[in-house]
Amino acid sequence: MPPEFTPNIAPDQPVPDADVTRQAEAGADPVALTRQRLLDAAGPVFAEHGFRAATIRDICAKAGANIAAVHYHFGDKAGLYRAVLEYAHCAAREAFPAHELLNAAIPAEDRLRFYVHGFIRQILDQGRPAWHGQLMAREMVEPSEALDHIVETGIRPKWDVLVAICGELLAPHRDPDLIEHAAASVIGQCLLFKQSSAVIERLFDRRGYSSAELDNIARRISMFSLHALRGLRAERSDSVSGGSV
Amino acid sequence: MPPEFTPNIAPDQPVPDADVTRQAEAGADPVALTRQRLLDAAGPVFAEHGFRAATIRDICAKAGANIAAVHYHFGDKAGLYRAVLEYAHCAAREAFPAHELLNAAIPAEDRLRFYVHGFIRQILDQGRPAWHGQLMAREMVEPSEALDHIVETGIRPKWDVLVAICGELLAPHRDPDLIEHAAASVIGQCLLFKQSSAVIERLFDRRGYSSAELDNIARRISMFSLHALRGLRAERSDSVSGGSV
DNA sequence: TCGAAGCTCAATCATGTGTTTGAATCATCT
DNA sequence: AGATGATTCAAACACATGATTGAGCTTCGA
Repeated sequence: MPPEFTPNIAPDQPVPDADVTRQAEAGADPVALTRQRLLDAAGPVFAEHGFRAATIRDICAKAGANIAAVHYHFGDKAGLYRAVLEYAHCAAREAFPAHELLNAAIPAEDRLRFYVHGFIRQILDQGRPAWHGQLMAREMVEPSEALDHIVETGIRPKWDVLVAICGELLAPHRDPDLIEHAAASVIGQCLLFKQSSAVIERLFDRRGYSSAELDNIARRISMFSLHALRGLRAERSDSVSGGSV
Repeated sequence: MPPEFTPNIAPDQPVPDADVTRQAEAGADPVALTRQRLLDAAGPVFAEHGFRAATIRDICAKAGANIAAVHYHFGDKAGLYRAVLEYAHCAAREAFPAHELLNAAIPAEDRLRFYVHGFIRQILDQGRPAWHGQLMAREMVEPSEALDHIVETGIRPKWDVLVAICGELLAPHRDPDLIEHAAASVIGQCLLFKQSSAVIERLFDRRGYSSAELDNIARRISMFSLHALRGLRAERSDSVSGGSV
């Protein structure tokens, strides 16, 4: 009898046990928890192909599990996806601790640089199990039913941090529309290299992003944005919203 | 016998006859060329769902055509898609004549504003048959086999125009990497509102983009970018590539 | 040892979708 | 009118994929 697969989120195990994860990564152990192997295999597949295009047959093959195991442990494909999102959310929170960027002891300019650098690496770094950010980028262009939950728990916290940083850099301006659009400009510059990577590679005539290129991209975006924020700040703050530029 | 459906591009009719198009838009006319009705119906469907998720049954239903008509006129689904891309390319060239923005008589700042404004409207305007830009945005996040052709004929010409404008605004800097990344920053800001619209709508708590909001978005992006370009230009052009910011 | 519960497996079903077919219909020319 | 080729149509086919089933295996406590 199925173990009453947790319909949405497992309250018992909000973050998977690290030991279990390591055990599953051993791979060869046939007794390794199938559920965990499925989660580890499903993450990259969903991140690469999106929810719809990913097939549970592919995931199960990579996990060395039977197709029926998905139904047994997660109910259905959507249940597996929800579990992966929750898993990714917990893992990403420690990988990119955006909240530390609210520390007022660090200059706001540096905090923006760190933010951009961390964001770029999170969505573009290919090496480590970095499918967390890629899953978020996927959801942005191909929303699933879980989007509302993802936005509130995974995206908005980091968005609020960026808005706060931009707000500091734009002071004494206080227009929320100005600040939020500035934050959107920063994010848009970053996401372009992820969501339109195939076109960018052709226009720039480069394939893939090396670590040095990621640093260069992050530096270019930081410079562009900081110059823009300085220029916007220098505008008369009492002028009509948006100024004349 | 099938009329030797043009395997890739029909050299006989590079741009569909306007009269035929208008006739097809009448809709009720059962004698309207099925081929044209299919093209007109397939454009929005491919633009909305992408090549893979779009179904020819849906397209044929909207076109009032039989499913076999796709095979008869275009060979297969991919052939229909190629024809739609070619059709969109011709139609978009007149909708957004980017080449006019190379006119040196207009200040480069204004040309950048026009570019951003036109680009935003092309990818976000919902009213008119504006699926041309949306198809391009789709191809960026979900490339098909036709991507190489699309980049060279539909995207790179407009990209080169933007790079030229940014190059003027950054003079006397001449570093291609600097200029191209600046152009990428401009495009990234625009595409965010298209490719991540579902997330943006939730973060900004607005649904859909009104005409006034499109103008506001374009204005914000232009201001942000022009300030950034001015700041980058003011940097010492003899300093190491990228400067210290 | 026995049995029950948890878990896995190969096989199968159900559905959506691209493709194909052969007949029926239409248009055009003689 | 008749013939011929072009076009349309309903139906069926082939395949991929998610879901399901019932038998078998493993584990563990009585």
